[in-house]
Amino acid sequence: MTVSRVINNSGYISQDARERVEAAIAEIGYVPNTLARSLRFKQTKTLALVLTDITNPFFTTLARGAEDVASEQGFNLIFCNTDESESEQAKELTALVQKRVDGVLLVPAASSAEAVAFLREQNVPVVVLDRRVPDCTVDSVRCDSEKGAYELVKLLLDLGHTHIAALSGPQKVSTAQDRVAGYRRALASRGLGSDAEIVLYGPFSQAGGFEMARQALALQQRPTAFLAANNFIAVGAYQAVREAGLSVPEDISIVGFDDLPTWLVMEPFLTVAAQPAYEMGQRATRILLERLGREAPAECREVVLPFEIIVRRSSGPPHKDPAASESSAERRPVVADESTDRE
Amino acid sequence: MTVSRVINNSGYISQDARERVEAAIAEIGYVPNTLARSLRFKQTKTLALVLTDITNPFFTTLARGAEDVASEQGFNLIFCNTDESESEQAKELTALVQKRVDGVLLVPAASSAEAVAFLREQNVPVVVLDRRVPDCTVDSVRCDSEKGAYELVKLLLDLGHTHIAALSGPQKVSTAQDRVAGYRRALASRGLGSDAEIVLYGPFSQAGGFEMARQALALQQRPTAFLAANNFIAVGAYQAVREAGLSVPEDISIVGFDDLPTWLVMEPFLTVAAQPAYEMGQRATRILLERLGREAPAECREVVLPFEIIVRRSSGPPHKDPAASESSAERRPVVADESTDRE
DNA sequence: CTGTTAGCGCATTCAA
DNA sequence: TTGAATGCGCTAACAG
Repeated sequence: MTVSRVINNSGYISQDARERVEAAIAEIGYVPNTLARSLRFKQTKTLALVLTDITNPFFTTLARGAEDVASEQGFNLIFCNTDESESEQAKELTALVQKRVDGVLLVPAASSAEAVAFLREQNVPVVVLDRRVPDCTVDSVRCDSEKGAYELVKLLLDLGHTHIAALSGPQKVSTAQDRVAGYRRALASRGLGSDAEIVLYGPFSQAGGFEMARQALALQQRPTAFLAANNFIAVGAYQAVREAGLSVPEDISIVGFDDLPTWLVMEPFLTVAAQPAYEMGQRATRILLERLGREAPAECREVVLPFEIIVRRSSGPPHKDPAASESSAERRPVVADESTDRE
Repeated sequence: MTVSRVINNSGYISQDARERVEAAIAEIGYVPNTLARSLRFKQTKTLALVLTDITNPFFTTLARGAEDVASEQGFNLIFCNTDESESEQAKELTALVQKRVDGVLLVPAASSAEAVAFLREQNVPVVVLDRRVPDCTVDSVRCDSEKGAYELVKLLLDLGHTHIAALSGPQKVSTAQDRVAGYRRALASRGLGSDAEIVLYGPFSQAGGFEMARQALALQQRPTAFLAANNFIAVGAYQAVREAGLSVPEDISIVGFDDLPTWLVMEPFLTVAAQPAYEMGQRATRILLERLGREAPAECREVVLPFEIIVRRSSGPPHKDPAASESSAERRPVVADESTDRE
C-alpha cells in the first residue's frame, strides 16, 4: 500500500494521499506490526540481557545502564534470569535466538564456553558481562576481581588481621575464582602460606553467606575477618556474626564486593570494592550496538573497569587477644554508630 | 516442509524421515523462527511488565513473581521502565503493541485512564498492578493503601504522636493519594482536624524523601513522626533526620510502605506496611494468562491483598517535652542497637 | 505418509 | 505519484 510510504516517510506521496492515510490511521487506531517488519529485515531492534538474578541491586543497576543506552538507540531490552543454572541459561538463549534478538548481553552462569559458542554459531553478537569465559575472542566488560580482592585483603592485613576467611561464590563462576585468587595472592605477599587460607564456596546469596560464615565461626581457630564475594554474602555473613553474639568490626571485620545503592541503605556500613554497575551496563550495550553496525568483525574488545575501594566501618583492627573475644558477646554493636561516610 | 511436522510433533512422519530431519537440524544448528510463527498465529507468547523503576526492590520482587509464572507457562516477559512519565509510558506501550505482545502487566505512571483505554482499543489484555485507575472495568491486583496508611498512622497515634507528617509520592499516583487519605482518616478518628495535617508530595525517591523530610523538619511546629509513602522516601527521610543531628525513633519516628528484602538489610529497622510483592506479581500474571485463554470476557477481577504491618525499632513514643528535643543532637542513634526483630 | 498452496503484514522493486 | 508483484519463515488445509 501507499500506507507504508506514509509511515516510513519514504518515496513520493501526494499531500492529499498522505492526509487521507493519516486520517484513516488515527481513526482505526492502526499500529504497524513489527513482527512482519522484522521478518523481512531480519532485525528486531531488540537486545537481551541474560543475568543470574534481577533481584540483586548490582544487576538492576547494571540493567538500568543497559536499558538506558538501548532505548536511546531505539532498541528494546528483554531481561532473563538464569539463577546461575546452566541448563536454564541454555533454554533462555535458545528462546532468544528463536525470537531473533539482534544481540545478547550475557552474564554467564558458568565459565564454560558453551553458551558463547552457541550464540556465535547462530551469528548472534554477544558481549560478556561481569565474568570471564575461557573463550577470549569475545567482547567483554568487567572489573578486575582478582585485584579487587587483593586490595581488600591487603587492607585487612594492614589492619593486623592474619586469620581471614574468604566466603566466596559458586566455584564454577569466574568472579568467585578470581576473588579467591586475589585473596591468596594477598596472603602470600605477606608470607602467609596456604595453611593460613580459609576458603569457602557457596551460592551468591544471603543464605549462602550466612551458612559459610556460620561454618567459619565454628572453626577452632576462629577468623577475625571475612572477605565476602558479593553483597548478599556480606549481608548473610553479618547476620551470622550477629546471631553468634559477636559484633562487627570488634570481633569480626567484614569486607565485600558490590556496594548497595545509597537509596537503599540508611547508614552505609560495609567496606567494599564497588563495581561501577551502571557504567558496565552502558559500556557493554554500546559495544554491542556498535558491533551490530559493522559487518566486518573488528577485533574483540575487553574492557576492564577499576573497582572503587570504599572504606567504611565494617573493617577495623583485630582484637589484641583473640581468646578474649569470646567474652565480647554482650558488647554493643556499632552499626550506625558514627556519622555517615558515604562517598 | 516435513520439517515443520517434525518440530511440532504433529501429523504422520516416517521414522526414517524424522531421523534425517533431526540429523540435519543438529548439523546445521537450525533454530526455528518465532517471528514467522507469531506472524501466522497472531500470538507471540510474550508478556510485558511496564513499571516505573526496575531499580526498586519492591518492583524487582514483583517482577520475579511475574516472570516465574510467565516462564512456567512458556511465556517470555519484557520489562519496561517508565520513570513515572506518562509520555514515556505511552511510547513504551505503543512499542509493545507494535511488537504484538499478548498481554500487558501495567503499573500505571498516573491514574489517568488513557493507557488502559489505548490497550483495550488495541485488544491487548491488561492487568493493572499496584495502583488504581479510574476505569474500573479492568483486572487489577493491589493492596489497600488507604487502610495500610490508616493503620500505620493509628500506630503512631497510639504511641502518643500528634504531629505527624505524611511524606507522600507524586500527587497523580493513586497510591500516593490513598496513603494520604488513610493518614487523614486516622487523624480524623482521633478528632484531629485538617489543621493538624502536614502533607507533602514529592517523587518516590530517596532524594524526594530527603527533601520532604528536610522541609518538614524546618517547620516551627516540628513533627515527631513521619509516614513515608514508600521505601525510598523512608530511607531519604531517615538520612535527612540524621543529617539534622536528630535520631530515630527518639526525636522522630518513621513508618513507611514496602519492606526491604531480608537479603538486603543487615538489621531490619523500619516499621512498615509490607506488600506481598512477589505474590502480587504472580497473581497478576495468572489473571492475565487466564484472560488470554478465554475469548468471552469474564467479568473483571479486582484482587486486593492485605498489608502486613511489621513493627520494628523506627517507631516509638514521642518526647514528653518536644522543645527539649533540639538539644538531643548529640545523642547516639539507635540503629542496630538491639537484637533483630525480623519477621 | 509427504509435498504443494496460500497467507500472516510488511517493504523493495518494478510497472503503470 | 501510485499500485501490483514478490518473498521474509512458518504452518493449516489440501492434494498426491
